[in-house]
Amino acid sequence: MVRNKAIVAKRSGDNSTSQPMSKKRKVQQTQQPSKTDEVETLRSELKQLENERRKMEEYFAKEVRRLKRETIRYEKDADHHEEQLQITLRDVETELREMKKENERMKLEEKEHESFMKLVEKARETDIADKEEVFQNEEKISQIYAERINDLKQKMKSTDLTTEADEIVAEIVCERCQKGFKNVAKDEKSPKILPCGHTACMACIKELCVDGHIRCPFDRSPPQSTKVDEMEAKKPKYEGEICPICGDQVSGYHYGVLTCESCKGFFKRTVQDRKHFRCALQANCRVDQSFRKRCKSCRFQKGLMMGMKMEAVREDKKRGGKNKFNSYYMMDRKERLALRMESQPEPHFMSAGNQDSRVATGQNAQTQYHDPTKITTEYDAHLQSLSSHSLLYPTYYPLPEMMPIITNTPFLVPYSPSSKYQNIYLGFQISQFSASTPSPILPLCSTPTERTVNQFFSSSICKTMPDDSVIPLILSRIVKSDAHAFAVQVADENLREIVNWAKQDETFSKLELNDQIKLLQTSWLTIHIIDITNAMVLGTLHPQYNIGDGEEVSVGFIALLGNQNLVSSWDDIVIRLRNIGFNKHDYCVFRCLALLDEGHNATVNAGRSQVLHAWSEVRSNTAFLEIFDQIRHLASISIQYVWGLQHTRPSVWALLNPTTSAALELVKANATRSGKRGAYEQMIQRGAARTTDTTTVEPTAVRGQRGDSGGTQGGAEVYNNRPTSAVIESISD
DNA sequence: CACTCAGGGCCAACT
DNA sequence: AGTTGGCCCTGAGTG
Repeated sequence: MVRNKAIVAKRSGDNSTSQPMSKKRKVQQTQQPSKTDEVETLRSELKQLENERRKMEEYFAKEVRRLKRETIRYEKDADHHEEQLQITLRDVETELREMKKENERMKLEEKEHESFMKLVEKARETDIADKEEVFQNEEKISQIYAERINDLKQKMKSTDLTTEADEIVAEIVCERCQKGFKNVAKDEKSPKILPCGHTACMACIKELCVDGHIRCPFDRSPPQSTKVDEMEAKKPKYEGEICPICGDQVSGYHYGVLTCESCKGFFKRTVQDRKHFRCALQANCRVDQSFRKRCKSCRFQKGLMMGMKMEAVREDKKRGGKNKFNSYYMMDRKERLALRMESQPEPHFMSAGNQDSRVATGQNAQTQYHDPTKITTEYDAHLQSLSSHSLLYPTYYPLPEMMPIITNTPFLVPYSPSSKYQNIYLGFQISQFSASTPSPILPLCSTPTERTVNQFFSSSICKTMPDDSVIPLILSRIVKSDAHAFAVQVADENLREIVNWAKQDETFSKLELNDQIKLLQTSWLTIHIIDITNAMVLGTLHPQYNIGDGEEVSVGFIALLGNQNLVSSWDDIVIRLRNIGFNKHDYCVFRCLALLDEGHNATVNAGRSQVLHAWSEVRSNTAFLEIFDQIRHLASISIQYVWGLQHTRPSVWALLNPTTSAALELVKANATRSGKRGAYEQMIQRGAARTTDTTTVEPTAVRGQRGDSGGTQGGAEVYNNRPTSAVIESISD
């Protein structure tokens, strides 16, 4: 519109310049210039539009170029990402392949392990026959060494120690050249212990030396770092002694034990700083020179177990001063010298296996003093078992039951209420041991006192322990017609042995018949289970026994009088005992503790304390006492189980010959004793339609007064009235 | 009173 | 930064 007006205005301006022309022409003239203008206008408009188009073209060209560039870049990125993805994919594929391989390898290993275990089982079974012979040989060797050690001890007591030691040295021969150390210059033939534990004379060591290093000729261990020159130059006091905790070189007595500097420092810091470690695994970590830093808890526990005493770390942190165990150190040195002199000359008695393990672990240093082949006395056997199983279970704590005894034992530190260790203990041990053990306890010295140990373990009750072959014999000779009947017959047979054995015990024999019967009622099945457990630990029993018709029963079933529900628990107990080194002394203690059941009377308790006293000096592992309690518990439940059979499975009960079985007589007496009824029995009695006589069986003395005939009438009623004393009477007669 | 030796401290090396 | 372990110092006990 504006443009049109302008055109019109222009046209009207043009008209003013052409006034003299005619009207028509004037009209034509006024129309012609407006068209030209219009064309001009259109042209200029066209130009403008063309400009705009050019601009737009340039813009679009620019955009196209930009987009092309971006496309290229995106394509590049996409390529890169794809490459990355492919790499990742390849990695994942490789990992997957490796995992598959690992899986296959593990499967293979599992198969190998299974077949190995089968082989072991087979070997164990076939080995049983040879064991007796081996045991006899070992017994003979033990006797020879017992005599030799006793002779030497006698000599040591009666003569000058150094002269005697020289004489003993004179008997020793070099393991390599087999020449004695007698009548030769000391420098030339003086005996040396190599770091691996073997002994050779200095002359041989010089010959073995290559580039200043020694290669052991016996186990061919790699050249030792110890240089010959150094060996000659340095003559450390504890040369050849190995730290019982980590196997490193001993530097002296530290906190009660000959240990290395490292273990000394570790123990000191741990106690001083009141540190509380917890094992991340199962408290059975390997502790040796290379692994000692791995688990502080196990290292500390092993130190305690080896006899390091927390109370030897000074509260006042003052330097110097001799510690309070000096008398013990002196005695220990004496014993070490004697045992070392004794153990050095005849290394060929040691099996290659033993040597290897000793060298390989480097931690069972105690075998240096308590060589398995040189067990001479029961005391030595204790030390031996202590050192061997301790490698598996370093968690040793004093038994709460033993505390009153421990505190009165020589070399054990009495508990003092003001002791600085009270707190440490509360943190360290009681928390790990039992929340229900309130009394703070002091660590005990694990070194046994020979006198106490010998006193108990050479007593009549230990001397009359059943032979290892008793249980296998009983199991093999009984006719096996029914599983439950078989178990009860085994119990009957073993009960005779148990009673005969119990009567040998000084404490037991002092008791009145009434008390003897009570004790037997309580303890016989525990003892029976202990016997079978011991046989199983020894490996003298077949795991399964055939009961006609191809039916098989496990040993656990037999031990628990047919109580199948508890067999797996019993199996666990066998495995645990085997792992922690259950030996014949523990077996003896288990039997005695079972027989002298707590809470009967003062005499029994005193006898029990005596047993615990001796045991506490060699065993402070609570695992043993825990297992003992578990066995007692199994016995208690099994008694209730058998007694319940008459209601739950009368047909089975009838097969057990309840009228003639002495074992069942005791089962009844135990199961029906007032105040000792188990929940199972109560349940049975509530539910049973049939009522039974649950009168407590009376001893002979009482029966005699009342004039009962007892045990002659036959049938269930007769059974119920049969006096338990008959068990003792009949067996003792 | 000199000597011994076990417990403590120090600090470089190690983890 | 915390721990370890080898070396040295200290001082009670001993002959």
